[in-house]
Amino acid sequence: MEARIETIKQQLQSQGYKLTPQREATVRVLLENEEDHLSAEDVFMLVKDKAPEIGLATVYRTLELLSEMHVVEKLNFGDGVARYDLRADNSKHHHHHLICVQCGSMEEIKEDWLLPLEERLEREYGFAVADHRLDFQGVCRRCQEKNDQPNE
Amino acid sequence: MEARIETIKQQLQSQGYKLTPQREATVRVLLENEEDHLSAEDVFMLVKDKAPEIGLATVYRTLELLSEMHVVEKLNFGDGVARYDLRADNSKHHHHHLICVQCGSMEEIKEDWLLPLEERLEREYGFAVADHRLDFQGVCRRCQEKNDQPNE
DNA sequence: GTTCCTGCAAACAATTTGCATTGAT
DNA sequence: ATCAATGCAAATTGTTTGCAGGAAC
Repeated sequence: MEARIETIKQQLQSQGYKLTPQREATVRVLLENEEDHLSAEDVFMLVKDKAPEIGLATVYRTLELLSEMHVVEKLNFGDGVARYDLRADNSKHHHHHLICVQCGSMEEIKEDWLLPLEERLEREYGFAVADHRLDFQGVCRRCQEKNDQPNE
Repeated sequence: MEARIETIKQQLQSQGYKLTPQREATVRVLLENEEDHLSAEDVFMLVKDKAPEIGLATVYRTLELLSEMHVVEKLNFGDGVARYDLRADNSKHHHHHLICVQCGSMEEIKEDWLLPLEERLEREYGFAVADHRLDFQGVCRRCQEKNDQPNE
């Protein structure tokens, strides 16, 4: 973890930015919650534990900055809140989401199923893919089972 | 076009809703701009030409209603505005987007490349896919060519 | 005469911005 | 002393809601 912070610090410095205490606290929160998709507000509340005087605007500015540097990825699940994901070390963001329209749960698929498609895209459309995003809406297994029961 | 309006009218009526003049004007705007991804504000301005007294809230309510009835699809490209797309007749929304991070252009791919994946999803994850959404970020052909020129 | 639908204005939520202050080099 | 970064509050933007009036069965 310290190593990753160091990497990010250098990435920032190489662009003339500093890793201030507030920024570091924000990055730590993201590292500690790598599995989640935190909203700016979520991050803010978690950062506040470490650095109580931080302002929400700073969190937004930091997330924006990290997003521009491709340290985090800004996601959007259509619920009106932007969510932020730490990127796996300098690689593309290769996972997909299964969003259940019934219970709102979200499952992640870690494999990348799109490489063949991306190759085809470059070939047929001349489009150089940098990243992608694939979400499926539908009904998850649990809700399907619930639906099948002759309602209690 | 009249036929499609008639279909939508019946779809609404079957659920106890009416196709009011405002709603009809909204649907017409969507039909006339089927290729675009209009934001609520966009729709509002276009509808105003036909029905100047319509209120923005009504447009939102109509789009929300149509969205619930699966007449339109609410899309989200991560720019903070919801966009609305008329669904091709009662089918899934089978197209993907190529978003150029350099010039901001967006191209659409009409084919559906995901059917095999969706089958696999149902098999391996027990997830019943109702819809999906696939966007690629990258650099479009035009911008690539521009970049290759030894800058003028 | 209910009930649904509308327009308007106010409310709201997420995000951004202006600005005076602080902190590091 | 400069210049970036911060906290706070105010502003902005996209969207939703409350409510009184209108239209339709």
